Amino acid sequence: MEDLARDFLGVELMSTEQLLGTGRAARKPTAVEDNEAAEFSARRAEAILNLRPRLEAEMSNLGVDYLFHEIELPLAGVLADMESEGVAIDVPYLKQMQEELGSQLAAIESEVEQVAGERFNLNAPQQLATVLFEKLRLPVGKRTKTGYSTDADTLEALRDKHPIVPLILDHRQLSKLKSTYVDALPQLVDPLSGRVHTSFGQASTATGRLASSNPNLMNIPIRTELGQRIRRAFKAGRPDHVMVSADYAQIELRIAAHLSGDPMLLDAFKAGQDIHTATAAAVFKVPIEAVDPGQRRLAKIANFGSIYGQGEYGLSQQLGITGDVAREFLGQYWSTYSKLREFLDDLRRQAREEGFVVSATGRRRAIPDLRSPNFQLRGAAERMAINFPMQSLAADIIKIAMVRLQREIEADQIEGRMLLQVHDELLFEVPRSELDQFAEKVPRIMTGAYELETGIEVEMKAGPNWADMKKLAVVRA
DNA sequence: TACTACCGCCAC
DNA sequence: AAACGTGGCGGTAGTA
Repeated sequence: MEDLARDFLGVELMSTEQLLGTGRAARKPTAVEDNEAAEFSARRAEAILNLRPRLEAEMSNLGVDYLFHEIELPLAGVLADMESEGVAIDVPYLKQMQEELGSQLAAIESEVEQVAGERFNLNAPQQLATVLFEKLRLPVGKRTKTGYSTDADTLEALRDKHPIVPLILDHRQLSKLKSTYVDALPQLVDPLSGRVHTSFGQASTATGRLASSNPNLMNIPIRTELGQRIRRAFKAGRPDHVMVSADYAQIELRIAAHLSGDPMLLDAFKAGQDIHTATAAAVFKVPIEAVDPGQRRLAKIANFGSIYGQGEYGLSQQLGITGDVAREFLGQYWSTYSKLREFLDDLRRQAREEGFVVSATGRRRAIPDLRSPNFQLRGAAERMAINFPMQSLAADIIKIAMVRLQREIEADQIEGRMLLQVHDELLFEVPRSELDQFAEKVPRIMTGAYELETGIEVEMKAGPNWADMKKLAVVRA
């Protein structure tokens, strides 16, 4: 509102944050004086009234009417429902983890003190760098703007050089997960509902994805054992309910195949093959059955990297292979998916000419640096342009599904609720008695949200919490 | 105490 | 010199 009023009307509006304050000094909306609230609201109301015709015209000029009226506007209500519904977390369970992790951290800290010969703050990268690279004289790897880097990649390379290094890495993981999730989440439980209520940002990403904040429920750990334990705290909060999750399988890669029309990629999806195995088979020129796990891993990383604009160097770093091997592999990769390469090249070229990109639903992204003389800025801009069509269409497909799903849930007067969206996944809390209904409804609507030449695949899971879920079905359509 | 820059890292 | 896109956030350190 503040930005729009400034840009279109030349009016300065007070922000809600300015009105209420932030952090410790924040006050509740009810604490605002009547005259203050009246002026705040009246100024905003006036701005809205004057903005409307300006914005309607702007949207019409830009061709984003469909996006606005058919997707974003109805979605707003769905997101409001989800925020208000909240999700249950097991607070006593997290409190217990808090203690356990606390003593594990203390134990590591003592060990580090023994090995380093001094006590220092392991959470301070600067202090850590002094100990590692000056006191212990470990070989210096990457540097940051302000000194030695101590990031995970750097430390991983030093793992066997000194016994302190694995201790630091363990400490990092524990301390990250404890402070960000185990300590923080219980404090964010709403006393009224007994659940955590995220805020979905509907207009805070450049690609049309949602964002989640206070707390961010889109980055709950899953990868490691400890991460799984944290995720386990997100549970069905009502009697005789279960968590149901539905996620799109390789949606962005399917979109890449669809938009580029690449025959190799399309065929692999149409044949229902595991896409990464199929990629490995084609690139290494071996039969599907002969693909080994290492080859599949390489192909999987290349498949993701390609739609992010990753180059040789990035691929070699991520895989821990030499630049030569990465170059050789990418050569084979792009000759396999030559139509995809053409598509991405055209995209880059057209984006550079226009200075913006447009998605299949009309979503636009302006990328001014596409014409920058600065190699680095231009490179980053081109990668944004390359990623945009896939990421943004995927975002719109799941949004369409959410709007339709919520309509059907309301129409059928179903008890089960949509709780969260995590980019390609929807999470529901469902009465056991409605499980069959959801298992039919959700994948039907999700796969039907958009027509892709590859088809769309949705995997359904259910269980007592967000970590322990069993596969219900995989639906392709 | 509040704010910001920076480093680092969680997710998709 | 940098090298893979989209985010949010915790902790430290410096400053107001």
